[in-house]
Amino acid sequence: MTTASQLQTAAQIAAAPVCCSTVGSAAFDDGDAVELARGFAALSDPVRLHLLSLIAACGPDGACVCDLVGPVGRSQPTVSHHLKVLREAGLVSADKRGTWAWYRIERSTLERLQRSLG
Amino acid sequence: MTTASQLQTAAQIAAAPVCCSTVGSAAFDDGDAVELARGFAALSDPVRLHLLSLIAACGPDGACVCDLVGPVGRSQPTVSHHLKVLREAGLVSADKRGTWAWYRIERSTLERLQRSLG
DNA sequence: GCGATAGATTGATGTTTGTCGATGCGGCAG
DNA sequence: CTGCCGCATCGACAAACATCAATCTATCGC
Repeated sequence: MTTASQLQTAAQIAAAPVCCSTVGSAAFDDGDAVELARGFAALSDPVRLHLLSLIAACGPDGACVCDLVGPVGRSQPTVSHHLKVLREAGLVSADKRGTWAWYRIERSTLERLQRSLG
Repeated sequence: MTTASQLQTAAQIAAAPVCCSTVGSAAFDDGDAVELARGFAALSDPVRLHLLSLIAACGPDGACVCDLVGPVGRSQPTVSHHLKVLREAGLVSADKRGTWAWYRIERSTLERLQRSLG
């Protein structure tokens, strides 16, 4: 392939820079990109954002699943599925207390994604 | 549906809080959730993160498409498609100078997404 | 043990998404 | 005008995804 960088002459560089010549210097490697993309994919659904918001609104103690199904307006299996996605992305963590499952925000993962947008 | 909140007694509340009773108070409404989800969806692909990183690395002048196709290792139509997704999400903006198309980061959109993760 | 309940898993289905080859369009050089 | 080059669009296809009904597992109260 022929890049515009290779075509530019010294005169063109002086007059008007044609193309960025320092290509290929990404801020992170491919593995990091895949990892970050996985995190953002978990945030790419309105239902999951709603769930995160509800869980976060319940403070550090977290929220019980039975109180999440109603507000998001989806079936219980669908909510369970979305919570699993959030769990596997490391955005929330769950523990069972007796019959109920409690979810709470995993702050560090959220902050890592936040930092990557700088 | 019966929520655990409705089942808890005063004694249970005192001993161990069972469920978060303040349900339904999300930090943003459904419309915002859809909008944010759209933004994160644009960030949910490694190729697009790579493109953003490359464009950002070229400074405020932005990057020429011909210098992006090589580094990301995808066909030109595929890169064009991803750039369109980023454009429609407001994460980048494009302008054509002669034969070439130049893309640059749209900082404000990125910052809005960043703030929403707080 | 038994029935009821909370939540996860499975299976099926319609939709969305990533990818590429082929094609279209506009600008530049000769 | 003509041919080439950079980029966008189109058409097709496979993979991934969101959703729900049905089912399964584990826990609680009786």
